[in-house]
Amino acid sequence: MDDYLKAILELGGAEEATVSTKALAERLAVRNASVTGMLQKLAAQRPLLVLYEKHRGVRLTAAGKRRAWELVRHHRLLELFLHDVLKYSWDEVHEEAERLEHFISERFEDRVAAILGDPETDPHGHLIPAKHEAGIYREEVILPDWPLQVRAVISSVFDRNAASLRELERLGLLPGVALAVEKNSNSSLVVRVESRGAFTRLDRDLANCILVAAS
Amino acid sequence: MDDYLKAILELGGAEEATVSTKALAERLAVRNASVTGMLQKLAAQRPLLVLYEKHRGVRLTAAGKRRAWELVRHHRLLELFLHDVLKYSWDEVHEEAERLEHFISERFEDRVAAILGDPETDPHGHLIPAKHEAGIYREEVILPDWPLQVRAVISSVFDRNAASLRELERLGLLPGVALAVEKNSNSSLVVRVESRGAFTRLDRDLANCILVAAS
DNA sequence: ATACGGAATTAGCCATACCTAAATAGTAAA
DNA sequence: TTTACTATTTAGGTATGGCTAATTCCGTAT
Repeated sequence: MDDYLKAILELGGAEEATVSTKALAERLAVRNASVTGMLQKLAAQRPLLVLYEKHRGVRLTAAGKRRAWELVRHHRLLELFLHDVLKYSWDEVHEEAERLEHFISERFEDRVAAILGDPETDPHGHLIPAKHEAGIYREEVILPDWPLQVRAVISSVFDRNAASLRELERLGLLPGVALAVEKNSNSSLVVRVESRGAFTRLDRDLANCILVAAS
Repeated sequence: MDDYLKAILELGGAEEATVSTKALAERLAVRNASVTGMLQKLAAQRPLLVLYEKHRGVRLTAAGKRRAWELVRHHRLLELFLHDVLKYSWDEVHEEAERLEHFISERFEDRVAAILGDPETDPHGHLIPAKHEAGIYREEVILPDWPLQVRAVISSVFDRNAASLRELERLGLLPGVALAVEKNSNSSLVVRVESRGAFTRLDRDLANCILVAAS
């Protein structure tokens, strides 16, 4: 159930849009029918966690949002902890955090946050929500949607694909790095990384993993 | 299933004695019937993890022992990690470790061990088995069975009762502490703690939590 | 040798969360 | 407006690991 709440939160995005059965099924790697079943179970929970209307999708209630953001906080704290303390590489943290986020206690959460000094972002640049609070959304867009020749700073990267993360690291495309898009074609982008001055070609899939914001 | 393997290991002790359904049910806080069901499932696993004969109890095979010791290693590493790194008090570590031991990856295990410098004992004095190896059993006896007036060193303490642990800590009865039993009655023991020189009265339940060895 | 009592097992259920296959609802195009 | 496609839901089944109640086994004490 936790997984569903988190997925609804993440798929709904900043607008908290209604999320479809199909989108949830894809994200959670289960069948549509399983999602329907689970949504019905979730909708029967008291206190109410989701608003679900048949054939119309699902949204989180305030209580559902609280729970989901708590999981996101767990996840991002764990990622940073695994990276900074246990010396995981940044492509290794997601999978372990995804598993452990469900099982750590409040005490664990608090101690990790304390050790890390109440950090603001995880290794992929995502904001770590404050305890008991909803996360905030940054203004960021995927790199292919950024205008040409305009300075941008990488705000975060997609964390669910280890191979892409390794590639990004190899290319020095980490959160905080400034760049500009020189060319944006169907199949690839050419970017200039400010600190290096060098031009780099990124295929579309990789470019889609990069979120940028104005500097 | 993991819980059952670990319980069989721990209840079997150094002699690797056959473990009864009832003993398992008590340790795992489930009903006898549930244990019988689970033992049948375990006995049907390939590779074979347990030797189970109806009405005669259960023992671990070599493969079952490997798995169980791995869990014990996870548990004890986690306890030390929670204590030393996350600053848990020693009465708080057991519960969290008991939950997390099932979910950490091999990588997590290895990194924790590395950070802690391949430690030998957990906060309660229990030996941490080496990776991929069976644990070894120390010669230790519970304090009430130790002869009067003979110097003993606390080798380990029972870790499953937080209140007792807090009491032991308050009394300075930690692993490594030397003491002698002055008086051993039905209801309590009087011990002299070497470093303090002071006498302390322990009720029987508390004394049973303390395992000692010759210095 | 037998009867008793506790330990263990069987039989039959429950809940969770997944699955496939079949039926239905909603939407967009003809 | 009807058709056709796709999303969604329903129906019915699986595995895991619990449960209670009823039965059976085993060892001890008579």
